[in-house]
Amino acid sequence: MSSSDARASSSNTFAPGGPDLALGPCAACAARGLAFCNVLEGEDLSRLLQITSETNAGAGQAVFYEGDEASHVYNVTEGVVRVSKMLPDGRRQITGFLFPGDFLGLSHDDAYAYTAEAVNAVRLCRFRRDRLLQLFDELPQLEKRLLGMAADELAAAQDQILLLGRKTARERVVSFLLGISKQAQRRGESGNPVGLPMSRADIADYLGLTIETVSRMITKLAKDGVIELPSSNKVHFTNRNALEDIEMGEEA
Amino acid sequence: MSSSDARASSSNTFAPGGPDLALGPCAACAARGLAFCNVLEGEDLSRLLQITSETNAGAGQAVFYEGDEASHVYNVTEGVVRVSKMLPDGRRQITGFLFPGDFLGLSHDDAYAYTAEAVNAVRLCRFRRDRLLQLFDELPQLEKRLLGMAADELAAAQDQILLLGRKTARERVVSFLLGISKQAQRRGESGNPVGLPMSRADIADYLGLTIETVSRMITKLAKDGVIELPSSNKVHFTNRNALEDIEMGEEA
DNA sequence: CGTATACTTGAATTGAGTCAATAAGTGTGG
DNA sequence: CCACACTTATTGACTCAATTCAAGTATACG
Repeated sequence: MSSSDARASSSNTFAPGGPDLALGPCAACAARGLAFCNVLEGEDLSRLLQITSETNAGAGQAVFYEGDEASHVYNVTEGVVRVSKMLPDGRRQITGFLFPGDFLGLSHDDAYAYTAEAVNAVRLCRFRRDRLLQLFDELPQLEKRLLGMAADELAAAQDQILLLGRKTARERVVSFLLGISKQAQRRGESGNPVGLPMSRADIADYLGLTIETVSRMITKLAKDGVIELPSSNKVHFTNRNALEDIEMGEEA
Repeated sequence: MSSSDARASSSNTFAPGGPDLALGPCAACAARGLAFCNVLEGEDLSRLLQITSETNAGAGQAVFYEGDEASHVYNVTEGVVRVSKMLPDGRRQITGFLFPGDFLGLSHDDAYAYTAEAVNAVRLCRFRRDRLLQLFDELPQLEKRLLGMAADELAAAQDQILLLGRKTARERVVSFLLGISKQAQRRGESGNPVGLPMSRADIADYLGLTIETVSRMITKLAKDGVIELPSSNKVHFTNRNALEDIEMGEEA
């Protein structure tokens, strides 16, 4: 493999000066409003911070690999993470892109069932899994929140299953572009135009297609006048209604 | 639609005679060992039973439809349920088959995001969603168990995403057959031979294929000598190792 | 026992993949 | 600032796995 397979490196535990100062790192966190920790405040939050450390990963670096001991749970605070699984012969499927506020690694298993890699520069909060599970007993609202987020993820996974099982290449690409836009809106951006931080290869492996097909479909959508491409990694929606029709197979 | 779209009908609340008698219906439940309620005993279980009722659904009947108000959570105790989503033009994707011990309906949303229908005669325990969520505060082990099961479901969904995104028709069918067998083993059956309670159409819509392709692949596997077909809805595995190789694209 | 339903099989079609070449960025060092 | 190498994206021609269309054959059912 290339240099891109190095692990996420730097990591240091927060050392809160005391209960009141503890919110420190979170006060400045852009993902705070979206993340599971947003149900906690004051003393409770500082409780969580005691088992929290921070990690960074550069573009292409792995946060962890499929099969690694599932010792930590992570929370994305900056950047985009891709989660993928591989078949022995190298075929890759990206099961999701994670944005600020999303968590990963809450496996029920001893080992991670998937690989997590940074798409661009990524910052994450890291929690020891066993300690976090213990903390649920003291902070039940945390567990409730995580169950809610797991339910949301399950719903998203089922949408992706519908996409992969039954949608055409064109519909898949449109669903993806609209999804990226909605995610940007959740983060407080306009969502139009929207940047595509990931490569065509990543998009292809997420949509169960090839790079060439993704490229062709994007080009075709631009020719059809429903999007514009200021650059290859930026999309401007010129007819969102038409796109929403295409997404569900209700093209004119 | 045909007569098969009638809703699940009969439903009656358990009326436990008292704390000790309350285990009554659960004592006889074949799914008890696998279901989320298995973390409860005695007084705690009787607490859950107070908000529990029972429902039946005949083959083809719906338990609920996508878009219905998500008022209840269910637990399959007997039979097989298929969970599906549809595109406006009628394309259908089955996102999962649920067996005794599996739960459904734990949506975070107001409405169910999918339709649930009985594949064969089905029996379910039914819980009012709001009451169940309340109960989590008193019975935290219940919530913990459900979070664990949600994590398992999420892992299964990701396996299905890999299957739909990257596996060939042959690999999909083999994965499906092995999965059905493993599920039968979890229920205490031998898993070989194993019955296929669902139709070819259901299998096709689960695997993102057509009926014809599923049929051809099953026939081919039999011709290749890795399975036998005592009947069209029963499979005997004659070379499980070969099947496990095929599943992961490592065919000889 | 006939009719509907489910499943299988065959032939032709097609949407997406593969292979191959070109073009457009991106970054590096002179 | 440009020239070069390298990576990423696009475009074209051809192929193929799975679908579609079309019979045919079991199987279940009233």
